[in-house]
Amino acid sequence: MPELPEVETIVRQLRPQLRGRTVTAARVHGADLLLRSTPKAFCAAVAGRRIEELRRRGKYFVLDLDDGRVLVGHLRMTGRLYVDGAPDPRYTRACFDLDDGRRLLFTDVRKFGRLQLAARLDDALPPMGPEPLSDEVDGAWMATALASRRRLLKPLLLDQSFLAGLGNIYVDESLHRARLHPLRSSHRVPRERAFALTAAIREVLGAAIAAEGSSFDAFYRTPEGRPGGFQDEFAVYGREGEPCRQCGAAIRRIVVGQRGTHFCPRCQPAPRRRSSRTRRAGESL
DNA sequence: CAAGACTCCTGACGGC
DNA sequence: TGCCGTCAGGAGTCTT
Repeated sequence: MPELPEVETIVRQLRPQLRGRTVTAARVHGADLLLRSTPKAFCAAVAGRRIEELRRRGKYFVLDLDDGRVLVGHLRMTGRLYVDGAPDPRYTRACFDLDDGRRLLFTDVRKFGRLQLAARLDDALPPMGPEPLSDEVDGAWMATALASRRRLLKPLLLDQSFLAGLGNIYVDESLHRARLHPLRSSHRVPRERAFALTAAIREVLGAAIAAEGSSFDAFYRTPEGRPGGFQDEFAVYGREGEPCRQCGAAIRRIVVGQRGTHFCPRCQPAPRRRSSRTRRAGESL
């Protein structure tokens, strides 16, 4: 699924092809693709606009247009963005003709992806936490952020308003690397473990970007048509029953917040549950 | 505020 | 072989 490393890969590969190009015409297929616009208005507004820059925010890609507006998109599960290549007409959701004769295609098997044209980026994006690879996110930030909430680590790290860009795969991989159980409560993570988690997230994302993302099914491909390589480095994701590469214990899969969640029961010890006796005693004080 | 359920969608996969 | 039920999953929305 396109998470931060996949979107980063897409943006890096498409940037030199799109920067400076002018959209001569656009076509949109399907009523649900666009947010807050109609296909007619959207295509008219985009036509003639020059693409100044292509960048990423969380899992969103952002095209800065020469009139100051931004074209913002989310690939969700199965969306793909690429120039030319072989378009599958069954799944093409948007097509942008470029002034060099090529076409920017947005395809999506499951139709969850979305596009939006906005005057300002902040108008288009929901509330989003900081970028995990930015200087803002360091051990001290993480320690404070975890302590100030009472959330299970897994759903908290998936929450884009907490931290931008992590999805199911990279949360599981990061928690394993940090040796933190997905059901640990955020406010009970010791400070030094928050530092370890920050480092783990940066290492996992860095390695995944270096590998051009993860492809474990038929969906994600880079704009150049290649599968990513990080799935070969998965420590836990999709490895239920297989031995942990660190300790040999069988990887387990549970469901947390309707999400498949993978972890090593030995490297990531279960949080100590407060017994009912302890809880009663604590509450009576 | 936290957490769970539900929704969207369709290809892949397991079972019989 | 083929049919059918189930699953996966990001994020918005609604409910508890």
